[in-house]
Amino acid sequence: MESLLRYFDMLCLIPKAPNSISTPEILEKLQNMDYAVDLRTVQRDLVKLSASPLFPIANTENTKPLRWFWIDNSSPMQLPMISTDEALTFKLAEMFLEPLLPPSVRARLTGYFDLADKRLKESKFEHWIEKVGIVPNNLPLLPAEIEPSVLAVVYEALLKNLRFKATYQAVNKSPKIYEINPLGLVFRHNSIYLVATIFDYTDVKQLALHRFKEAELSDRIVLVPADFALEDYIAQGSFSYPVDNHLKDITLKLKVNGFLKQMLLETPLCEKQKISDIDDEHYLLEATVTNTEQLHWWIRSFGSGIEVLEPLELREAFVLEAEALSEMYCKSDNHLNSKSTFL
Amino acid sequence: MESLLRYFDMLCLIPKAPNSISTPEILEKLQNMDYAVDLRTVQRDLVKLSASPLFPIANTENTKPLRWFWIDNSSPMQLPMISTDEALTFKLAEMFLEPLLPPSVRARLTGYFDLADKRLKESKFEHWIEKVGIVPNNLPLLPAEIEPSVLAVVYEALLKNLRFKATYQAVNKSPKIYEINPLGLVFRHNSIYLVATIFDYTDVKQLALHRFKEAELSDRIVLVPADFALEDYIAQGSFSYPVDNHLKDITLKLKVNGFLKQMLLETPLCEKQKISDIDDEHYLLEATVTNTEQLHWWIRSFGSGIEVLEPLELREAFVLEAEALSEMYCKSDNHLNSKSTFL
DNA sequence: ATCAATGCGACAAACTTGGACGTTTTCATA
DNA sequence: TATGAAAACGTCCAAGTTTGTCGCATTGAT
Repeated sequence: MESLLRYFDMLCLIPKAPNSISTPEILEKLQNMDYAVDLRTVQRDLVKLSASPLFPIANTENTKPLRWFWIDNSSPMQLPMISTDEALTFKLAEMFLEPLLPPSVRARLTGYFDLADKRLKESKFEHWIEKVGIVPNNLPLLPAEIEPSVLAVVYEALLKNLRFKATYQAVNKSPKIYEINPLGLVFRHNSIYLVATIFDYTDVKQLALHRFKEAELSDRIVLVPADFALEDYIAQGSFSYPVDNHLKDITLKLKVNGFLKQMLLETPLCEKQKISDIDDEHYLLEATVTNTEQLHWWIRSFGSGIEVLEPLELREAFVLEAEALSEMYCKSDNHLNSKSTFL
Repeated sequence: MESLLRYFDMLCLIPKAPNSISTPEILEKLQNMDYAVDLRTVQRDLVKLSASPLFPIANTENTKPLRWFWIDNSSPMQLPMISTDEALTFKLAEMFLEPLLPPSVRARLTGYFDLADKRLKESKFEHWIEKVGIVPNNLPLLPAEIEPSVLAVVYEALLKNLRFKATYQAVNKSPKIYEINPLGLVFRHNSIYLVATIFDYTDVKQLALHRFKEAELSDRIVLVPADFALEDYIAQGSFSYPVDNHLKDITLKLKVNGFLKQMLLETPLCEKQKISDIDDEHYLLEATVTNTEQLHWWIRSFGSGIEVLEPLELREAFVLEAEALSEMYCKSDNHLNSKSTFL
C-alpha cells in the first residue's frame, strides 16, 4: 500500500513532455516526502510504470541521468473520472469560448475538451451536442490570429517577470525589433493587447499580440513602473471604454418597449432595477449602472426601442446622436423615401 | 504491478458522490477487464484505498452490498499534473465564462478552477491574475438564476432521453405542473431556454429555465417530432434573430469612421472584406455577411460612426430608424436643447 | 423460516518488494 | 588519455504483502 502511494507521488513529480526530471531528482523529492527508498527502487519503479500502457511515460534513452517525462498529446487521466455533466459543461464552455479566445490560447485546453468528448462517447451521450445551441447576442467578428510561439513567449515572460525581444510591426510601419518590458495582457474585441514599456522608456504602450512576428525570451528582469496596476490602467480608460475617462455610477431612467421590458425582467441591468408601466406599450426602467461606453453601445443597439429620459446629460448626448444620424441618412434619402415625415 | 493497475482501474470505476457503485458491481467490471480476482480481494482493496487520505472514497455504511463513491467537493487529481500554462488558461476561461454562464452551470467546473488556483499558488504565479484584464465589448447583464436541482434534472433528462415533470411559472401566470418532453437547450442573452413539447402536444415551445420552480425525472421516453433538429429550429428564427425569418447573405457597403476602420482591420467582419478610402475621415467597407438581427444591433451600436450604403433595403431600414429616433428625441427636446440644429 | 448474498476476520501459500552488492556505462576532470 | 564519480542495470534473498479459501455473522428477499 505504501508503494501505491509512492507510485502516485512519483507520477505526480514527472512533468509533461517538453520538460523532464532525472531519476536522482525524483529520488531526492521522494526522500523529502519521507519515503525512505533507494535509488535502485526508483529506477525499478519507473521502468515498471512506463511498461504499462496506462502511464505513457518515457525517458531520454541516451543521457546518463535518465530524464523522465509524460509522452504527450494524450488527454490527462483523472480521478475521480470526469462525470458526464462535467463533460457536458466542458463542451458548453468550449462552444462559448470558441469565438472569444484565439485558437492558440484555446489549444491549451484541448486535452480537457477531448477528455470530455471521450467521456460523452463512451456514455453514448454524443448526441448531446446536437441538443445544445448558443445564440450569441453580439456579432461574431473574426479573431485576430496570433503566432503560437509568440504567445508562448509572452506567457512565459509575464510569468517569470522577464523581458523579451520581439519583432513588432506597428500599423503602416515596417517591422522593428524591440526589447519589451511586459506589464499585463488585456483581452478586448477578440484581440489580445500586451501592456508594456519598451527598452528603458517609461511610457506605457499597448501592443496588439497579432502584430508581433517573432519573440524570444530575454534574461533581463521586468521593471514595473511605480504605482502601475493593470486594473487601474484599464479603469483609467486606457482602453477608451469608460466615458469621460473615469467610471461613474449613474441612475438611469429609460422608456423601453415590451420586448426590452421582458428581457430586462429576465436579465436585469442591476440588482435593484425597477420597472413600471408608462402606457400600454411603454415601460419606465430605473437602474443604477456604471456609465461606460458599453452602456452607450447597448442603448444604441436597440434604436428607438429605448428612449433615455435621465440623466439629462446622457439624454442630451443621445439627442445629439439622433440628430447626427438623421442628418446623415435623411439628407440624401428624403427624396426617395416617401414614408419619411418632415421634421 | 498488476495490483497497481487494478487499483487504478478500480478507482476509475467509482463515481462521484451522488452516484455510487456496489462492491459486486466493481468485481464484475474488473472481471470483464480480465482481472481474475476474488470478491474478498475487492473488498480488502477498497478498504485499503479509502484508508489513504489521497483517495477520498467512502461507502454507505449500513447497506448490505456496500456502495462506494468519491467524497465530493474535492478538486480532481490528475496525471500528468496540470501544467502552469493550462492553469493560466483555465483562469482565463473562468474570467471569460463568468458573465456568460449562469452560476449553477459554472459551478460544475469549480473543481478545475480550484485545481488551477492551487497549481498557480504552489508555483508562486498567483500574481498572474493581476496581469490579465478582460474588457468586454458588451454590457454585462445579470444572468437569470436557475435552480440547481432543476438544471440537474434537465441535463439528465436531455442526456437520457427522458421526460420530466416540472412546475413552470409562465410570465404573469400562476405556476402549473407540466410533463415536459425536452428537445434541446438554447443559451441566449445570459438565459437558458429549454426547447420542448408539453404532454403529448406537438407544438414546440421555448421555456426559460429560470421559470421552473422544481423538476423531477419521469420514466417516459422523449418523443422527437418528425424532422425536428435544434439547429434548424434556431436557424428558422425561432429565437427571433435572423431577419425576415430566414438567413440570407448580403453584401454590405458601409461608410465608416477611422476608429471602426482600424477595428475592422484587426478583427474583420469576414475573410474577404475590403476597405478603401472615401475621404480623409471616412472609409468604404465592403463585406459579405449573414443578415441577422445581431448585425443590425452591431451597426446601430456605433451610431453615426457607420452609414449603411448598401444593400438598399438595409439602408432604408436604417433611414426609417433614424427618423424614428429623431422624432422620439427631437420632438420633446427641441425647446430645451440649444445645441440642436433645426432640421 | 429459509436461503442467497455480502461483509469480515483468520490463516497459509504465493508472490512482490526493496536493499545489498557487483558489473557496466557514461561523462567530467585531471 | 587515464581516472573517478555517478548512474543504470542484473541478481539474490529475506521481509513483507497480497490473495484465495474457509468459517461465521448479518441482512434482505422469498
